[in-house]
Amino acid sequence: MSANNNQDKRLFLLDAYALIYRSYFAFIKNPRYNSKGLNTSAMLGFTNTLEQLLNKENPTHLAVVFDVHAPTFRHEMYEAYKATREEMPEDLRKAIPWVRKIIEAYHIPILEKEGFEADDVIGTLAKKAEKEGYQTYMMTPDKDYAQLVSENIFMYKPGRGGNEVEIWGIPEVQENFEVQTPDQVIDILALMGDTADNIPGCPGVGPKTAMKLISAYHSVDGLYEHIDELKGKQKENLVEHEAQVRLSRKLAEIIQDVPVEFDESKLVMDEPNWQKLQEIFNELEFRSLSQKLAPPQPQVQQQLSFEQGTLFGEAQPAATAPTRRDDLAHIENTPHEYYLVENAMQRASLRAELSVQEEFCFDTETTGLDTHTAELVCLSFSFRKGEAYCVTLPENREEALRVVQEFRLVFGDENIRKVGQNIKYDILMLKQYDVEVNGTLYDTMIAHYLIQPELRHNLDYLCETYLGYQKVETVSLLGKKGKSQLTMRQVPLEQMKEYACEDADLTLQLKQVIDPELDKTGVRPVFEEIEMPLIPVLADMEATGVSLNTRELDAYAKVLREQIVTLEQEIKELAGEKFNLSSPKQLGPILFEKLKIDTNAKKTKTKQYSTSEEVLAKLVDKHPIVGKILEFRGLKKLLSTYVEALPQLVDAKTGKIHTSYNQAIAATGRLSSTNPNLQNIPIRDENGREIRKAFTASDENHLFLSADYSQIELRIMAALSKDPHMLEAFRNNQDIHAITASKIYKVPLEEVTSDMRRKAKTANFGIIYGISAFGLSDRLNISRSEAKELIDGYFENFSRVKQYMDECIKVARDHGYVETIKGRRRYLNDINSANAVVRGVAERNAINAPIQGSAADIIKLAMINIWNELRQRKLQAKMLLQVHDELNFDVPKEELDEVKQIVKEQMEGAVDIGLPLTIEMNAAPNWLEAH
DNA sequence: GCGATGGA
DNA sequence: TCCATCGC
Repeated sequence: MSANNNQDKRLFLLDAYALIYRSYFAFIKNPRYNSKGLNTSAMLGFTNTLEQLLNKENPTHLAVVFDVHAPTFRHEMYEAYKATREEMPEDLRKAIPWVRKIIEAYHIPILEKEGFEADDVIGTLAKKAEKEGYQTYMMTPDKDYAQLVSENIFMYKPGRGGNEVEIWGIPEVQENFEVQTPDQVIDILALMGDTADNIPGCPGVGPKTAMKLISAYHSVDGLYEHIDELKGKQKENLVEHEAQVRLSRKLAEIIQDVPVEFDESKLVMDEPNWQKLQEIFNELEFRSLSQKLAPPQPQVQQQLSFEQGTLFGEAQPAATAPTRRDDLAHIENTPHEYYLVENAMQRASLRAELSVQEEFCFDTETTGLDTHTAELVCLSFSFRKGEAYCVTLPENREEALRVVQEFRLVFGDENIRKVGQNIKYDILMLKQYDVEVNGTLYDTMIAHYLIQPELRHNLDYLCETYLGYQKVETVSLLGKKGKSQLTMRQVPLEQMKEYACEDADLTLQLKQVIDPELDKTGVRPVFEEIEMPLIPVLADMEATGVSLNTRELDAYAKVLREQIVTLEQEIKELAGEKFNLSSPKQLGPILFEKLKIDTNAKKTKTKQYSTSEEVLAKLVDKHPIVGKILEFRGLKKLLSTYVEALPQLVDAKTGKIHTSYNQAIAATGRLSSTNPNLQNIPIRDENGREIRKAFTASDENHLFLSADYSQIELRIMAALSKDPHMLEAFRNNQDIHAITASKIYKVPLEEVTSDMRRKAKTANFGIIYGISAFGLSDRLNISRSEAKELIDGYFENFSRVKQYMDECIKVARDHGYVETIKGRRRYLNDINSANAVVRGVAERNAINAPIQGSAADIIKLAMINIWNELRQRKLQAKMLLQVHDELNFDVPKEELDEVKQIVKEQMEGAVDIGLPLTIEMNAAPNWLEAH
């Protein structure tokens, strides 16, 4: 719907704060940031709304109205007014001056009046304009404005989530509020109240009742004149709260006599300051809006012929209507040439083209997400913008294999760079079809991970922010997640082609846009020297998999189950009742209310009793049940997460466990492991060790070789801070935790007790993991003052460490980011936050990120070098697992000496940080004995 | 401190 | 969705 436009006096009044709030929260799940870490959601949303208005409605007069932050007459009337409204988020507050700058650049007048709110100003102006013969459109999502609507005054509600704009005239107000005249909206609001504005209304009266009462009695006054006609609770409530209702009516009424002047000459639409706008958009990095400012180019519309439901059966049950943002380009309004490649001849000509490219982008569509069980459905390729090819594959595996094999040469060509989004997945899929991918790799997901580690890196998001383009949504093809979701096989061919080709085309386009950012952010060396060469290494590790002794685990499961049952009985006896002791919700009241183990028990955010390990560990002496619960929990976790789960993840084809490494999750640069997570296999307690034992070498002719860096993070901290005491300790290969204890507690090394060492060790780790004094006291079960003394003692003795930490924070404040030794960046947007807690987190990250991130850089380099060396020497040994500072291998016995030498050399020599990096290494039949 | 997983 | 627990 478009506003009536046979008028030359069409005034639009925008409620600035309401629109800004709405814009900000519209992006709350997927906030936009520019590279400086500024949250630009509000600016982007507001500008888009404004652009749509200008393009669609062509206003003759226009103004934006702001509230002034001073107590208004409503506060004087009712002090709680708007008190429940949460304080404005910091990001949003920072956005306001930007929005003002944008409005000024558009040459749109800003109106505000101290002591009055935007709705009062807008109401007054609308009425004045009406007298001058204007049609006024009040642009706001706030329904309170309905009371102002008249013949010539309309509400203009911006569209939400792809919906059309709604324009409310008198009929719409009558319909939505079930009133006869718009001013009765005030009476409705007076009765039902408004939580956002903290207008109290009458308790027990919601929208439905309010509408019913007003339609019967026409107004609040009318209602109270006939109050005796009502009865029961409703009447009681209304009588009791009459004063409150009448006050509410005053609060809800928008006043129309604000002392503002209606000067139409100042509100006339003007041409924007294009240059200024361009500057602002550049700074905010609004790429698609910037493009719109460029001189308009004729859009070539390409008509696509979809032949849905003809060749491929009926329509698609899962298909969902697309929800599009209308400020973005998409497949239907963007020229493109996407081709199906279905027969041998077409494939041959595609191969010929691919073979002469310097680089091409490819993507695979499959029947699932697990590379070990999924099948390829098609391959798509792109090497020119807007052009892509989709090679369809037969359902029969043998036939499909033959077709995929045809592309073996181009994929294997060392001289062709391969571009992809999460390319490790595609490499693993092709591996299942005996195709190796060689040549330089370029993964757009990882590129973006290095440019903006904290944000999301999925293709949809990247296309929207960098290309101003909205991809075809996966749900519109396959339907929602769940049972009824289709696989790519069931999607009609033409649709699949459009989707698959779009992926390849856009990934290639994305590469062109994102690539310069690698230089701007200085992460190109990490990208080219670490992350890209690591991809084939990880793919190889994932494909190799690790052997698991399932028989041993099954036997252990039985033992565990028996222990658990016994414990469960004992606990229930002690508690005196049956309950589900895996449920903290049920356990809490039993411990703290029935057994009264602790009279002032800690509670969680959601008002439940906290029954966490650390809480219970402190109460272990109070009641025998506590220890048993802890033991029960530990065993149960072990059983469900590992002993029972792992054997089920053994791959039927290979008989091994294949984890999957994610290279673009952890903001510090570490890898993460899923499906299963092999980076958290128990080690510390006795029970857990059985599980490590089940990870074995591939057979009796092989050994499980485990190598881990000793104290790599503390060594890095010593190197980065150049603290003389630390450096000395490491150069002399001394026990760093004991040395730390001896310094902090001012005792000779020989007199350090195990408790002192333990505390010093925790302090060391505290620094590495960036925990606060609060966290340290919690972890060591000591008071906060003792924790603070510990930390103070630490800094006194390792003053360069303290100095280094302060420097990290300063660097973060000055530049907005910190770096690892290899130039991997982490941005710390909150480093200047006014909120001390938020700022504290950022400060600890500023210290921790260079240390943890550098360790990640180092082990990744070692992995690449070892992998290359093993390959070059044509050794059979295989790298199996990475656990942050540890590498594990499956080594044929006869290769052991050679492999050990390679591993030691490459791990210790990965980089020179100015002090020795040492490793510990061991070979055994299984992981437990090797570690 | 982060990341992954299982259970209610 | 939250809570608890494993690893580094």
